[in-house]
Amino acid sequence: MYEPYITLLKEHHLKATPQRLQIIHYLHTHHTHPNADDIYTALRHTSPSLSRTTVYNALETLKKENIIHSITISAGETRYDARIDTHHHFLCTTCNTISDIELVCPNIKRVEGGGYCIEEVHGYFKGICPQCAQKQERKHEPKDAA
Amino acid sequence: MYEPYITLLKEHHLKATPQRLQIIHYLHTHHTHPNADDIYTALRHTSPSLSRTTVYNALETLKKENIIHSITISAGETRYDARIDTHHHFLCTTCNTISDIELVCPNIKRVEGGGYCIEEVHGYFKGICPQCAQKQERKHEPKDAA
DNA sequence: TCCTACATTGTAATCATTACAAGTTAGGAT
DNA sequence: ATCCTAACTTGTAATGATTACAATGTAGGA
Ligand SMILES: [Mn+2]
Ligand SMILES: [Mn+2]
Ligand SMILES: [Zn+2]
Ligand SMILES: [Zn+2]
Repeated sequence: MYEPYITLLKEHHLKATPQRLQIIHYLHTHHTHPNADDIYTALRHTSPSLSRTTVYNALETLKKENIIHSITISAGETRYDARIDTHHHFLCTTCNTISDIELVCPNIKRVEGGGYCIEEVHGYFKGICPQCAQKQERKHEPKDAA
Repeated sequence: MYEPYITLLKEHHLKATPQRLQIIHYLHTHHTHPNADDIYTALRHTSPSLSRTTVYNALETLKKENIIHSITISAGETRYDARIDTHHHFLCTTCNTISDIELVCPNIKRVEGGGYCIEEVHGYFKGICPQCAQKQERKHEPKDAA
């Protein structure tokens, strides 16, 4: 189950510790863009000896090796993403969920033309996600109530 | 000098205190996207009795009234902007400067088509700004040294 | 199996931000 | 011009995320 992650870590000259494997696996199976504490709290259930510091250390190491990415959208918390290809995000101000938006920024060349050397592209929207928008609509217009 | 800001604050039913006026004025004359402490440190020189808490309070109040915007780009710090129109940013990883990028996101309709209700659009690039890029080039290819 | 460089752990420190309570003031009312 | 009070400022203490550190444990090569 963890084989591909073990290979990945070894390619980067990192030890394949159970903690790191669990963290990578969590990110790959939960596309919720969790923060460090979300991961800590989730893994704690099956690994009670896990330390919060280990989660921070592992995330930092994986980020440095470009195995995962971190995203800064809500102030005061860093969230993590197993996807390392450039893509956009949507933060729902109602349910606090961050979802992926499949977009490619078409302006990169224009910015580079201005003399900027782009290393990372970040785009995100804030607003109300489809699920929350529907719920709100139902509240205000409960026509088709079953 | 502060008249327009006084008017602005009164329109929003806010008291035109010297602290708020200085903070607004600082943001309008320094397009560096400073954080709260930058502003505090700068204004302290002429207003030694200023409190850091006042800076945080004022920024929060102005943000709520949509008189200024806050941006979250570097983890762990909120930076502020007198511009409230939607525009993009560039964070230079060498000199830590955030500069404005004049771009309009052309993908908004596509995202809204997916059922999302967009309230804010944020776009930023990380990399090396033209000034820092030039300095680096000179280091490596010092052909035209005067 | 042994060894040790690399990792994990728990605790203490740090740093940005927020909460709070006491003192001050902007600006409307008189 | 003076009074009054809700709004504001201030200093300090609390909070919450993250980092530093020192002791202990272990992955994985020899
Ligand atoms: Mn993502
Ligand atoms: Mn700006
Ligand atoms: Zn939502
Ligand atoms: Zn620069």
